[in-house]
Amino acid sequence: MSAGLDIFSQFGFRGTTLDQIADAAGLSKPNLLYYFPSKEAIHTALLERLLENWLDPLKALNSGGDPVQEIIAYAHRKLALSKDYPRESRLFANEILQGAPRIENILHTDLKQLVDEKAAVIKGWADKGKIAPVDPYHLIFSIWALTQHYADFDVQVQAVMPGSDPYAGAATYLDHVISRILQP
Amino acid sequence: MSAGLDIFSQFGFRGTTLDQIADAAGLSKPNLLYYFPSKEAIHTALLERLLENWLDPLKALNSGGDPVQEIIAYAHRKLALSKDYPRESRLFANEILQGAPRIENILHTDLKQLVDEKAAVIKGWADKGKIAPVDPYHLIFSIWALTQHYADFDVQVQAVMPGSDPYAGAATYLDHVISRILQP
DNA sequence: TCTTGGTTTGACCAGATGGTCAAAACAACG
DNA sequence: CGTTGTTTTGACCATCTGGTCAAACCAAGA
Repeated sequence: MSAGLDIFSQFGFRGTTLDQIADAAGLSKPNLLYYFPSKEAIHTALLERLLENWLDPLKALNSGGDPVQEIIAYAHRKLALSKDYPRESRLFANEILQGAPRIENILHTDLKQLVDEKAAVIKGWADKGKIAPVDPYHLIFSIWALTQHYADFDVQVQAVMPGSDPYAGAATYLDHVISRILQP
Repeated sequence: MSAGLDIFSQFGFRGTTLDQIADAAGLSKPNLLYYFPSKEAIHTALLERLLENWLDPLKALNSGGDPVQEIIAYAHRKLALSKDYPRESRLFANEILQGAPRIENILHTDLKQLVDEKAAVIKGWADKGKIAPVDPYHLIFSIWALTQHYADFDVQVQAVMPGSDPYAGAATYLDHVISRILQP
């Protein structure tokens, strides 16, 4: 699974070969296919495992908590996901870039439903004047973008800031950004 | 070129076949190879054309202008690029995801140099108190992330906000975000 | 009409790729 | 040691893929 994640997250489904995965896993190709019935099965298994936790950070956004703190905490959970599971983030990015053929239905059902729900919560906070009146959908997009960028575009970030761990600075910056955005 | 852009931006270099490009272009494979010497040549040509304009929005950031206006204008130029050239954005994203093997040197030279230069300009503005004291590198990253997200993750955005054109809302939101971030 | 230059294509090739299969290797247990 | 169930592999196959080539096609000028 880890070997598959390495390769799929880099080259996407079509750009990945079973030989690559088998090599990375230290197995022969037939041996790899002894554990997984097909290339597609490996990919599906990885995507399913990813999706199990992918939406958790947003699910945990609590409508009863302090609005600004809740949203900042959400962004931090998402940033931690990028830091600790960058390959999973890139696997997801690859899938989206390719038109999300294998998770399109989940995007339109589970994801949309969850985002609608949390967007309503955020809109409630805005209407009550607890946070600035921002579009909740674009707010959520911006948190996705700001956090996943460090995993998905890691090569570029490393090229611009060589040697340093960007996540420390990213966390500080993220605090600044979100508290500023939301200040009523 | 357009057909190649369509396919490469979706599937990446390794995931793209000459037959796909030829089909999309309405040519036979040998005919395609009459105009381009190889698959690699098509990809290289596309990347080179992309890179010609990719850094222009940042280059145009003027150290003599009004700081907040300059940065907002930069973000808008970048958002316009996402809106008008989403396939190019995805081609770039694919290349970065795959480890940027073909443009690594450009990232480490041209891109890094340009970002360093503009980061210094932004830091100058911050030091003079014209904008809030933010990390200029993460500021630039955040503009990249916020704008490219709408092109690269278009499928996801469409799934969450079906039918609507996200770019209008994105522009408004971007104004809000950046002016808030930078307010001294 | 004939020629000439550019364009298009069917047939083909070598190597890669996803996947199969039977046989071999191995570990565990009586 | 012999048996049994699991794991591993070499050999193989059909299809795909990047790329070649000679032949055919076609437009335009002499």
